[in-house]
Amino acid sequence: MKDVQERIGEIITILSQAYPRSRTALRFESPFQILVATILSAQCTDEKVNQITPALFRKYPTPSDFASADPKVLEQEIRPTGFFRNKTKSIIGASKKIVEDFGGKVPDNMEDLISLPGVARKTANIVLSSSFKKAEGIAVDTHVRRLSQRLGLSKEQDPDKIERDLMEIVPKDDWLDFNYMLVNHGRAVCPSRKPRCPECQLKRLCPSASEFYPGNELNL
DNA sequence: ATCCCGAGGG
DNA sequence: CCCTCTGGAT
Repeated sequence: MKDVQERIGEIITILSQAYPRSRTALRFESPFQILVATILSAQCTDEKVNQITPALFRKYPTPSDFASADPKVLEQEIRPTGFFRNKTKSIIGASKKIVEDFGGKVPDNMEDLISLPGVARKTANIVLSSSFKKAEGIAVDTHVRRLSQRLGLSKEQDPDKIERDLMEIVPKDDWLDFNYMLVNHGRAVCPSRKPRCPECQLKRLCPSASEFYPGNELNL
């Protein structure tokens, strides 16, 4: 198997053709909406988030509306997404800080974004890339973590360490799309449980393909 | 390391 | 029943 630097270019070329420049599956119409939707998406499918956000954003159009929301009511409104107590605290807390410290506007930089309660680098990276078209890092979620490990791009477990490894390997021009490409490939052919290596366009470049489907080690 | 938490798949 | 879904705070 070639080393990481030799494989990463081919991996990005293949994936960028397989999943031509779409973005997150989350529905949103503003930086604030993608922030809330991303908080809701923790340990939950995007589809489930999309089912509740239209009504939510109609009822709470601005950060001030969420800041003054009744926590008990909001908890019930976001209940289907799971972790509803934590997510309610995060949404109301982040909204208050946006109103009080950032003039009602979602910050457009990493440092200010991760100062919001319930917002760490993953969520901040999603907001920056999908709303501001900026990439200060690479969003590492469950899909990026799983595929990075399977593809041998990182041996780390901690998302922040994986992100550091990826930032060394992935050309900066591709940072913005890298999360999207791996998420979609994860959903399409490389899910957590039963990766479908035989139909995977990356099997020739993937150290784990032979692990799941013995025989692929001949395809180097 | 553990907790938060619902919903769907196998 | 166990695992997983675009995590983050303690």
